[in-house]
Parts: sequence; structure tokens; C-alpha cells
Amino acid sequence: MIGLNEMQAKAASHTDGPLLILAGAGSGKTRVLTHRIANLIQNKNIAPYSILAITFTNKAAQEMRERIGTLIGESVAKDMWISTFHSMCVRILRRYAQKIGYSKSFTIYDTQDQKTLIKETFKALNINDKDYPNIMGYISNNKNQMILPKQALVTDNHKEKIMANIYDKYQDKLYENNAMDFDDLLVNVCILFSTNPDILVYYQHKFKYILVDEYQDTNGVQYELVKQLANAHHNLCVVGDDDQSIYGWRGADIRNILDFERDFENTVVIKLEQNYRSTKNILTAANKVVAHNKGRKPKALWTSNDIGDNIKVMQVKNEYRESDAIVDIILRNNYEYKDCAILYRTNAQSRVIEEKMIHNDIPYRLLGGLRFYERKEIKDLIAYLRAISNSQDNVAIKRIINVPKRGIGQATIEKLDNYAVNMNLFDTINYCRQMDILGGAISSKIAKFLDLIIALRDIAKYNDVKLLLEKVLELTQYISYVKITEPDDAEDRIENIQELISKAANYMNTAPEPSLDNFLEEIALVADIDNYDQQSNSVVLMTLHSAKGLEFPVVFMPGLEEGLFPSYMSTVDNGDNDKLEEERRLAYVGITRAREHLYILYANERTLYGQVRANLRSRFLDELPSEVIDFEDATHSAASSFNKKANSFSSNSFNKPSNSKSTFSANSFNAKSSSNKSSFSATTKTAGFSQTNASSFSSAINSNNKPKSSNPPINFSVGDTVKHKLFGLGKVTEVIISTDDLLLTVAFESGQLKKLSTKYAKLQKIVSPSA
DNA sequence: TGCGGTGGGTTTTTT
DNA sequence: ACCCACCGCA
Repeated sequence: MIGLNEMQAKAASHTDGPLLILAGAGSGKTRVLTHRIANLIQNKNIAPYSILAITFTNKAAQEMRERIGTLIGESVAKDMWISTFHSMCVRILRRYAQKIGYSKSFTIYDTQDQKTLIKETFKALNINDKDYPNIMGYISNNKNQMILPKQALVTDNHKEKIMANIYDKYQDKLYENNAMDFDDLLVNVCILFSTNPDILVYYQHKFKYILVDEYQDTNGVQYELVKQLANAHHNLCVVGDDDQSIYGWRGADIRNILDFERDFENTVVIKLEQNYRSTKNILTAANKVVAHNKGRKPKALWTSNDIGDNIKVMQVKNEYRESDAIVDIILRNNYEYKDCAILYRTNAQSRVIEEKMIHNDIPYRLLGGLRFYERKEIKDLIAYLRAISNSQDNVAIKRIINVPKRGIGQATIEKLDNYAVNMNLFDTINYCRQMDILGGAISSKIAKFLDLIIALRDIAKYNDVKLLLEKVLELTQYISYVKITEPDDAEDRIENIQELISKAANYMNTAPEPSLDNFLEEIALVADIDNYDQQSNSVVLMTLHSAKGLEFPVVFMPGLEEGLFPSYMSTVDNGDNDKLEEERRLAYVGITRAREHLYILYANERTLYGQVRANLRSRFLDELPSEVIDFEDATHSAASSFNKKANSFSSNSFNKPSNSKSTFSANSFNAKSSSNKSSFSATTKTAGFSQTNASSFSSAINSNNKPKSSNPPINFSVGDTVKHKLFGLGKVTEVIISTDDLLLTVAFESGQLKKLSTKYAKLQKIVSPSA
């Protein structure tokens, strides 16, 4: 096969029987998978609809479909099932939900909804929730291992028995609400298959060839599903890398890949060990680190790429200097923003980095943290849609029954709840109104709410999702509610609402069969990473977990400190080293994301959980081979001065850091975009101002690197017309000269007034009045 | 019912 | 340091 190496070609041309592809990082597995599918369709005459490919994210699914599309034609590729486990299960369940007692408009509950429902469960059982802090994990673990409530109840352990009771009751409540949590989607398909063997047989015969990507991250239910589906044809191809198994905490079972050969007879094993991604130095470092793990299949990843630069390890004073250093490196080396990724262990680390990005006018995108669909205003509106779509969704109804305020308080809701023994809340409300059970005043308020929902349901019958949303806003006066209750955040929240509407519009234009249920489903199953647009020219910030499957020319890994990375959680229990080894794999994943340049940083002290702590450097650093490392002690570099100055601009309404309490506007994700084409992709944000003191430039580093090309000194004067690639055209209204920089105030045509440093902001002079 | 203040608990990763 | 639940008051 063209463009494939021997092993890749072997894997791609394999057809029948179980196949295990052990694909090292950057070994071109997606290429292999796509070629394999193309081969099945073109040369083996396999119908596209009999192929099932399971990926880890929707984004990966989409990409695979596109790549296969370019190989064999889009119209052919579209008939294949390429999706995540969760999407696949929803697709099956929408068709057969009735068989397991659900209606096909069932709702998918996210983590927040789960929490709400579990809280209710505690209340119903009269148990103090504080005594069972880890109940969510308990329930999820059970589901991941296919342990149903009735089975969990069989235990002598008192505490476990109570937890099983909560699990049981919680499950009942989900059922009453016609709702499923994430794990249920998988479990319920298993239940469907075991109670309806004919349906299983149907899918077994439908899917003649099954492929599973990222197999090392599958959990017990997923294993079970795959095994059952593949049981008729045994044409199961799994791809994975035990060294990249990083979801053990979520129930992923590394044994699934380690024991594959044992579980599936006559397995052919193919190893892809040539890395096409990284330089020799980067690969050497990655190999050395992961070699410290005991529980792994031996392998030797190699590359014929150049040796490349050494890996730079930098010691800095604290997290602020760390961010300075990153910014400095990006600017000095003139790296393209889109080539750079900053990968960290915890989301909390993003904030300081974001601040520096903003201060230095570097466009960035942030993945993770508070997701778009988890924001209050978005959840509220979605709750309306859910209440319209699924009348049994009590969690949704309770969320909005008094939002905006309708004078229906906690007391009333409890009263209703008490009536609702065998009835859902909606029917109870209806009943109470008819029977005039509640007091007159309350009764009329409840009646109004009921009429609202009924009216909206009627609208939903004849209109699309976008219009429905607009009607919800109109009839609830939600916008003015936001303005009144949260004047400070109203602007951001309204922007988010508009974004939601444009997403709905986009959905209506692109979905093959648009419907309210389907829209809600898409919303429930999107991950941040799914919206990550690699084309936009901005630095990307994300966790190491989110970075799985991606690659970047330049990678920064800040926070390589004991307690942070590896997380202290992984070092506490000494029973086994499983958790620590998973952290090490995470380090391996991080290192292998880099193509050409890798920068690893650690700070002497860092504010963590509210306290300044001095952490030791991460043990993983000591596992790096010294011959490929350039170490730099930047501990004593001068503090930069722009922190304080920058703060004086912080009332600027544009771009506050994401974790700030007052706003989420800079949680760069989706907040600003409103065009329908790009509305499903992340939005680039830039800073509202730049640093005011150029001397901070060299603050964090005593680097030997000379900037490849610094911006040529252009003279700007008041009255000049300038162009900025993000803000557009503007007029210079003020010029401040510092030692080696010009600081301009520019009034842009968009109305924005910005302070920009000519050194960093790429400003183009268009017209000079004196010329 | 709605508010503001306080005190206690939590702080890894996410489909 | 931040979040959230709870309490007391208007």
C-alpha cells in the first residue's frame, strides 16, 4: 500500500479475525485505520454500513470520517458507523429504549444532574450525604464493571450495603425521570442485548468488521459490548498503546489490552514501533521515562527523524515566573502561536498562564475547565428544552420551575414532591391544579408555569430548535431576568445565550435529521476537545488528558513538581504503584505530543490550594536522560513589573481570566463567536491590553537565545491609522515611549480602545497623516 | 421568599 | 483560595 511502512501495510491489509495493533505514540495508527477501512470497502467489497469504528472523542470520529472520505469518497464514508462508545449507544437506545422501559425521548444526565439526583436520593433515604462523599465514584465504578444495583446489594459490609441502597434508589429515580447518566448509556445497551438477544444478533450480523481505537482506555462495560458485538464474525481490530493508558481513574482497565490475545483466540498482533512525529531527542526522553513502569509490554519505539534540539528543562521561582518564561520563549523564538501547546496536569494551573497570555497580547484558546454547556444560563435554557422534550425529567423541571422567579419556593416544591409519589412532577402539578389542592395564590402561580410549558410544547411541535429557544427566551423574559439578577455578568451571559442560539441555528442547517431530542443528545455528548479548531492561530492551553491523540510542534509542560505532577493523590497509597505508573504514562503522553521543541518547567514554590508551597522537582525529571537535556536555572531572574501595572486595567470588560469569579468571558471557549459556520469551533481570544513595561520581557530567563527577528522598530505617532490582525483598523490616540518600546493607545473602528505594545502587538501602519 | 453573611469542606484527570 | 450549604433576618 502506498505511503505505508511494512508493518503499517500489514495491519492495513489484514482482514479477518482478531487483530491487535500495538501502536506507539506517533506511529501513524490513524493512517493505518483509515487505510484498513478503505481496503475493506474497496478491495474486499465490504459494505460501509457493516463497518463499525469506535473512537475516543467525537472529534476523532469526525476526522476519521473525513480521512476515509478523501480515500474512498464522502458518500461512501457516510454510511459507516464511526462514533464514540457513548454516541453509538445512544443511537442504539433511541431505537430500542422502549424495550428496556424507557421512552425514546430519554434525557442524558450530566455530572451536575447526577449530583442533583443523588442529593435527592440521600434526602429520600434520610441519609446524611456527608457520610458518603465518594458515592458518585462508587456508582460509576459499579456501572463500569456491569454490576447492577441488585448485585451490589449482595454484601456483608454495612457501609457498602448502604451505598448499594443509594445506588439502587438513584437508579430508580433515573428511571422515573426517563433519564440515563453517561455510564447508563453503555450499561443499558448491555442490558438491552441480554434481554433481547434478537437485537444483539441483529447488530452482530450488521457489523461484520469492528474497529476500536484507544483500546487501552476501555472499561469493563465497553469491553463487554465489544466482545458481544464481535462474537458472530470475530473480525475485531483494536488499536492501542498500553503506555498511553491514562483513564484508569475513570474505570478504564489496562488489562483489556494486555490480555487481548488471551481473550480472543487466534489474534494476530502487529506492533507499530516507528515514530514519525518527534525528534530523536524527544523520543529518547519519552522512552526513558516510561521505561520506569513495570506493568507494560516491552517495546522499542524508534524514529529516523532528526536528532533535534535538546529538551529544555527550566527551574523557575514560582508559577508567575513560569508563565513569564513560557511567554518569553514563544516570543523570542517567533513561534507560530498555533504551533504551541501548553499542557498541564490540572485545570487550575491555567489561570496564571492565561493572565500572562492576556497581558502579552498572545491569542490563546483554553480547553477544559467550566464547559460551555455547564454554565448556569445555558443549563437553565437547556433545562427548558429538556422539560419540553421529556415531561418526566424532574431534575430539569425543578431547575426552572422558579427560574426566572415566579414565586414558587422551596416549600411549594416540597409539597408537590410529597404528592408525587407515583407521579412525575409535571403530572402532579397538573393534578394539584385540577384538584385545587394548593392555596389559591400558589395555585395560580403553578398554573401559569404549567401553561408556559404546555405552550412551549405546542411550539416545539411545529417549529425548529432555534425558534423554540427564542420563544423560551421571549416567554420567560430570561434576558431581563439575567440583567436584573446579575448586572455585572449580564453581558457575558447574554453573549453565551446568543452563542447557544447560533449553535442551534447551525445545528438546524447541518444535522441530517434535526430534532429537539437529537439536539439535546448532541449537546450532552460533546466534549471541549471536540470543538478544538487546530487551524486558528492561537496558543492552546489544555490538560495532559485532553491532549491525548494530538500533536504540536512546540510543547510546554509546566508544573513538573512532586505533589502536582505526579499528583499527590497518586503518591499517597503505597499499596501498589498503579496510580503512580498512570501518572508516568501521562508524562509520556505529554512528552510524545511534541514534534520539535519541548520545554519542561518547574517552580520552587507555587500557590496550591490556597497556600504557598515549596515542592520538590518531579521525580519524572530525574528519569529524563541527561544527555538530551539543557537545564537552566532561572530562579533568580528579576521579577517582572507588569503584573501590578496590568492590574490597573483589569476593569476592562474584555478578557478576564477564566477562573475569575465574576465572569467566564475569557474561558475563551465559544464565548464570542456568533457566525454559524464557526460556531462549533473554539473562538480565538486576544488580550485587551499588552504589557506596559518592556523590561519584563527578559524577566524570567537569562536566555542565550536571540530572537530570530524582532519586530522592526516602526515609528508611530498620534493620528496614524494602524491595522491589527484581530482588532482591525484603528487610530493611534496616544504614544508612550519607554526605553525600548512604544506603547500605543489605539481606538479601533470596532469601538474598542486598546493599549498595545508595538513590540508584541503586530501592528501595521496603514496611513500616516504627516506623509 | 429572598437576601447576605458565615462557617465548613474540598482542592486530578472527563466521556 | 474558593465554593457551597445553611442560617437568620427582612
